[in-house]
Amino acid sequence: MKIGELAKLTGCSVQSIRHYEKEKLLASLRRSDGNFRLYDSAKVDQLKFIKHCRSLDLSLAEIRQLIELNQQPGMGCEDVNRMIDSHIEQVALRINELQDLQDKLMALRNSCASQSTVKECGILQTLSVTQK
Amino acid sequence: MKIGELAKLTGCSVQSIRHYEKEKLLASLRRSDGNFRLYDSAKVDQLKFIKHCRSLDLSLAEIRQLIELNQQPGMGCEDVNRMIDSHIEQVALRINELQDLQDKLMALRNSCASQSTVKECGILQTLSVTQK
DNA sequence: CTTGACTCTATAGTTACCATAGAGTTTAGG
DNA sequence: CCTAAACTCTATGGTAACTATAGAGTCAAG
Ligand SMILES: [Zn+2]
Ligand SMILES: [Zn+2]
Ligand SMILES: [Zn+2]
Ligand SMILES: [Zn+2]
Repeated sequence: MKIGELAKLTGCSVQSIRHYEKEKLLASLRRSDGNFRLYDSAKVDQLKFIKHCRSLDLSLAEIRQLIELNQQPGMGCEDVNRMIDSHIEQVALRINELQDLQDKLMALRNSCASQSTVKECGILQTLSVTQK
Repeated sequence: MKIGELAKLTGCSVQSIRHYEKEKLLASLRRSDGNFRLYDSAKVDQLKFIKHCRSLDLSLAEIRQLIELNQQPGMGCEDVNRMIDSHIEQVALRINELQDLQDKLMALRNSCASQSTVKECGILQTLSVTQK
């Protein structure tokens, strides 16, 4: 199958697939006479794997690592676990950061009485005050 | 004062300051004979304003908009309020996304019994299964 | 045999910077 | 006075994971 069909079957864009190839995540089997990429059904599964990983926000570098690990079935999977644990930690950190940000934004928002002028806007005044 | 001193007083990097200038957020008053940027103390406050906004994750485009608004003291401040409201909404959305992601990552992590091999790793198996 | 749909490569853009190169400027010490 | 260190200048490339073009070539149907 050609790249367009692979894209349709997986819900990826054609450009993404070419991008994954450039990043060594998904090679096409071979090229047609006219230099079109050709794929088989195994590639559909591989691309779905990549897509699944991306939906969990794993980076392309990490996905590449998982693919490489997958090719060494006998090895222990501690690296996999470590990667996921590390991600969980990063996400938790980010959630906390955003929660702090949210609190600050709410406080800022409350400093403006609606229907004010720019000159008297509590938000702009607050933003002008040096933080602790 | 020269750019290095401004950087120290505000905690910004020299490159950031030059970047803000390129983005029309903070102009230097004038240049020295040797073409060095020169600033006065008002610029310290302006840069602190920018930094404060950045700490709230406002984009440079939005900060530019706030600076422009600030120069029209008589206008109503609805645009300011709208911008902050919109930000609060975006952040809330992002927190929800990350929370979903966190749940998925935790479930994924639980699918691996530690001390497993790559071949039997529940995480890799789960990732290989097509999502609903 | 032409037309439209598809594909190819290469390049620029996104965001807010950081890092570097190579050159010029300023300042303090010897 | 001169030199070396510290500072500054512009321009460029890199970051992440793509998206969106441009311009050219390929393929299938009518
Ligand atoms: Zn990661
Ligand atoms: Zn207001
Ligand atoms: Zn915004
Ligand atoms: Zn495992």
